[in-house]
Amino acid sequence: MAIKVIIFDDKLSIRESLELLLLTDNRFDLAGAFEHAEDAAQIAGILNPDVILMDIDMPGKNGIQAVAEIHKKHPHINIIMLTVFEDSDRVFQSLRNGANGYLLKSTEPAKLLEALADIHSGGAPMSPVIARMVMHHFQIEKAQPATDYQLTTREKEVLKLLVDGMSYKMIASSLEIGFETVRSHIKKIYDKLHVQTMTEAVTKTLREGLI
Amino acid sequence: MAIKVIIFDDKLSIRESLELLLLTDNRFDLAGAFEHAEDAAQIAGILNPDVILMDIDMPGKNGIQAVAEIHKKHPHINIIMLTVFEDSDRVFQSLRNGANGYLLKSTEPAKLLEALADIHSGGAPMSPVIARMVMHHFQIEKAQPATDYQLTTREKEVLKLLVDGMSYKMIASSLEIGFETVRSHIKKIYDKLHVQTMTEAVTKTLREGLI
DNA sequence: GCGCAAATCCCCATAATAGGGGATACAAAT
DNA sequence: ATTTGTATCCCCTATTATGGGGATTTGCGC
Repeated sequence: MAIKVIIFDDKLSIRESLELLLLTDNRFDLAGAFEHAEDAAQIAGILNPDVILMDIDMPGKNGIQAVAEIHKKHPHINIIMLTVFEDSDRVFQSLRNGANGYLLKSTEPAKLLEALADIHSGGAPMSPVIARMVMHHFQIEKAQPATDYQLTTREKEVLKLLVDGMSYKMIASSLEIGFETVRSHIKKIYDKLHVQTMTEAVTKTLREGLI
Repeated sequence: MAIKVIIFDDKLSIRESLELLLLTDNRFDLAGAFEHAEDAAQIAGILNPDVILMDIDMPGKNGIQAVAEIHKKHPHINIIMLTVFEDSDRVFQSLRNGANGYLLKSTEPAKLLEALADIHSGGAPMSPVIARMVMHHFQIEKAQPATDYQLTTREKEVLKLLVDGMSYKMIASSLEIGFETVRSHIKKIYDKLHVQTMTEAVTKTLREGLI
């Protein structure tokens, strides 16, 4: 069965070339092409396409907002963003809003068709440049080396329970050790983390990902 | 100039077919193919390739560890991971360790060659399935809609200072209000967040990004 | 065998937090 | 005009946390 596609792009030339491209390939069924995204969510509801090609930059309601609305109301519809820019903020914003793929307009026609097929079968086509941006972001987010405070295993256990909101008494019975032992551990933890209170310890632990 | 490639894969058949593939395309120059990654970082240093194709699953030192070492010592070398599995943990671990691309072994030869070219020109080739995984993770990380506990502005101010490790007394003098007022605010905050202690409040705040 | 770190427990004293009640003032909304 | 929400303050009591000491056992490395 053909994959049903609709297009949102303000430039007639782009719409026409995409239309032509899709009409010449019988794997796809072009259900409509629109010059603005004002009623995109409603249109998506009526036409119920498999995939939407959405220009990121349009006068009036831009593609990023449109994605958010469509995705919210029709989460099963796959959305591929099209852009001429490699502006990372907008890429991330779109992806966060629920876009499934991201292609540069310079993408060759053949690859674009491939992307449409990919997305329909559960993939997430991205131009390699875009993928690099996403991944780079991903690496930054996860790879902070985390200063080592030399906590012992037991101290880490105690700290974990503390972060989980337990009192000394609860920690003691949870670890099946005495109340005073918990106190000792926590004193050492505070010492090593250079803090004086529970909340400081908790904040430091969570912010620096110590556990 | 040809793109210099080296291969790490324990299976002879894979090595041979990759070798064959690269030898028949003059855009690439195969500088070596190895069956284990024990000395991968050292080999990478000597041969200084543009791109490394690394099997993720090898006896002895696995590809994930090898990536970390290579990336650390030779950050300019691009690394593409190859796998038969779509195991998200290992994908993320590899990417975090510095891999630049991720392809399934089922990738067609033509696309694999394309990926090698892409990565060399600054892209990040990923099989669409992998891209979807990465993106999905990305969405989860960023797009939690943050349950709204209806905290007032003042309550948020108090909570922020609490999270920063301040005592009631310090918060009071910092906001230039009375100690008992701080207490009142905090009582309401605990009520709204459904917690009973400072640490629970702090943890909830930080984990759910309330401030 | 000795030192050393880790884990366990103890006491004393002070400070801080939690939960239960209030009360007043002021502005915005109905 | 009355309710509603926010911000401000007060009291009493109980529980919890902090800081300063100190002690014992166990296992590991030299």
